[in-house]
Amino acid sequence: MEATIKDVAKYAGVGVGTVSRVINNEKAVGAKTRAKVLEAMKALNYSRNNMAFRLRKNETRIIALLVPIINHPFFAKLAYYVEDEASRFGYSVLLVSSQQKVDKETEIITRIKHREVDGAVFVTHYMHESDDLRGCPIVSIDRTFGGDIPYVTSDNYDATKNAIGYMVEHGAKSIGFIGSKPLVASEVLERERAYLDAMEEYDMPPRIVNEVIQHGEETIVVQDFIKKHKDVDGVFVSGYTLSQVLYEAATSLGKRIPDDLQIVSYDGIFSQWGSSNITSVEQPVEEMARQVVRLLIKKIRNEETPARTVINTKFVLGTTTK
Amino acid sequence: MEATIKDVAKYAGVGVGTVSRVINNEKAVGAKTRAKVLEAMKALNYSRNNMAFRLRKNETRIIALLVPIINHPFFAKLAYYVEDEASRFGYSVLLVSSQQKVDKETEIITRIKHREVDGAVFVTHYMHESDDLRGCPIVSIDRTFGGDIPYVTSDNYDATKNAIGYMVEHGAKSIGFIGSKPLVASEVLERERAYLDAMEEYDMPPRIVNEVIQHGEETIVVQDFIKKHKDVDGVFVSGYTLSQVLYEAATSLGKRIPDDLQIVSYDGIFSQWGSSNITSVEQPVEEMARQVVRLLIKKIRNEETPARTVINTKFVLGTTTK
DNA sequence: CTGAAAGCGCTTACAG
DNA sequence: CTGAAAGCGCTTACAG
Repeated sequence: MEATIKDVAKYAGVGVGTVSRVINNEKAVGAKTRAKVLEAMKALNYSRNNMAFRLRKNETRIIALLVPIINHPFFAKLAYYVEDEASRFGYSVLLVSSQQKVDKETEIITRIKHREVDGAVFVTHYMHESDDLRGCPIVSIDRTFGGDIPYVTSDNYDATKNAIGYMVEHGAKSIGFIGSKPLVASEVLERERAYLDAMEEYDMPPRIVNEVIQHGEETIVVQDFIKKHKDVDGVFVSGYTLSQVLYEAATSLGKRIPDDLQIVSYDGIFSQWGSSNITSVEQPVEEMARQVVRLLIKKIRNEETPARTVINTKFVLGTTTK
Repeated sequence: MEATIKDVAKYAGVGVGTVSRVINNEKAVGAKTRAKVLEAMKALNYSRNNMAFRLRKNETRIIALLVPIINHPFFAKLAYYVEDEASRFGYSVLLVSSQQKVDKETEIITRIKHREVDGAVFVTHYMHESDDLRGCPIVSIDRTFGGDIPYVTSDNYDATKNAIGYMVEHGAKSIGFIGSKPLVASEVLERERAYLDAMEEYDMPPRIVNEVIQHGEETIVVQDFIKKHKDVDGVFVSGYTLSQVLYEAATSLGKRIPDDLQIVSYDGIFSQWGSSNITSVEQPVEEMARQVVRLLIKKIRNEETPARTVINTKFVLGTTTK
């Protein structure tokens, strides 16, 4: 049906090699021959079959983006910039939402081995380290996989300390920490560590909930926390969703924010409409995305890559701190 | 480097055809032979090169999803379900944000012709109809492309009328319409038509703004509208963003909602905080996504598809109506 | 049940 | 500058 390079060659009365050369714009083709070929291509409405091209080149020019769920502001934003950066390098992005299923996460590795994609950006919360990962062109966000997988992360420790310092300067006497414990080794753990260190420095007793919080139980957990620790007048929340929950729960329990309770959240970027913005440690999603793509492409090309890339956050004042 | 089917054949002492047969789980292979081959595959850590496989089969098993911008709740949700549905049929999803650039939109057509993807889901706001589209496996959302491109849409006309009826029943005496005019033929235009028809039926004078609203000018346009039409006590807004803007603008101009002004929005699904939810006509994104994927796969397989698929919306009460 | 061969649509040394 | 040929890694009639 579709015209192939052979058809074009025949039509133009030249060899297929020659056709290939003009398709790829190689200089070493005579002007007359080139013209004939171009005319044939037009006449036959030829367009190159890139499946064959890719096979020959042994590269798919596709990278996979693995996120827990695309339908979440952070990951959607990440996806946006990943795609933008990738396309600058001539790569396309295959989107995979793991939907919190481990097998969807590990599936990507298979797809790399099967040469369906050249590499992958990993945002995984479930998968374990695995030998299968070795040698795979993968770059991760926030997580270290032990092996030779580079990752980019934000300055979790410093940013957390800084945020807590801010609340202290603005009158907080007892500061709590609310987070959902990651299931796997992750830089996110640094937030807890920073909190505990800060409590020691300020000589405050830690009030912390950092267990694995099931989806749907956020409100219960947070309410319990508030009721249990009546002295708390400042909370550092590790994560966007929980900070929303805390805000709601505290308000409904009669706390005035920020007068009775200050809140700082890691990732608060998504308040769209000016209403009440949570003071937050903002991860520069765009920069993280671009970095991660550039690292991945280096990996694919077998170039050197730093094992760990840290991107600085910004502290953004909202209405939940004094 | 990587083991090929040839290596496996040699290792197992059989022909490549036989290896291919066991890879593809064909029955017509002797038990002993099969065992030998499987052993060889394991020993060599073989995994099939799907670039070659796809070329042979002449299908990529990839569909492209083209959205104006992935970093938007509606499209992110769409992407989520598109990916989910596609994967049920063994297809992967290539993500493309057009970023409001026409050439990124038309680029997809090239990619189909170049056999990089088997087909595409189109959510386009800019591209023109084009002969290049003919015969391409494409399914569109909300837009008709004239030719043989099927599309899915929601019941724009009925839902709009219904929403206006609701406001009238609840005391609205003068109803306005705010929307940004689509640049291209789109079912979205039905909302305006429904509004105008309704105004005629209720014998109300139309108060309407339906021009092309530039990004960034929403607030100005909306404020002008409010100031100009002081009698308006109900507004139907065609689109999520504008309804937020209207809410903010009206509030800041001293209107009480819903007492002084009722608002109904097409697409209001994204109010996260429970605080003030806009009454809205909710598009069942999940169903639209699944339908669009199923239609596309039929198209790819050259099966019959209906030209137009309409999905019913739900009217969801929020706090912006009486 | 199994192997040898042709072919999917390209690219790329190799000669000339 | 150009053509004939080999090859990328598979699948699939075709014989046997």
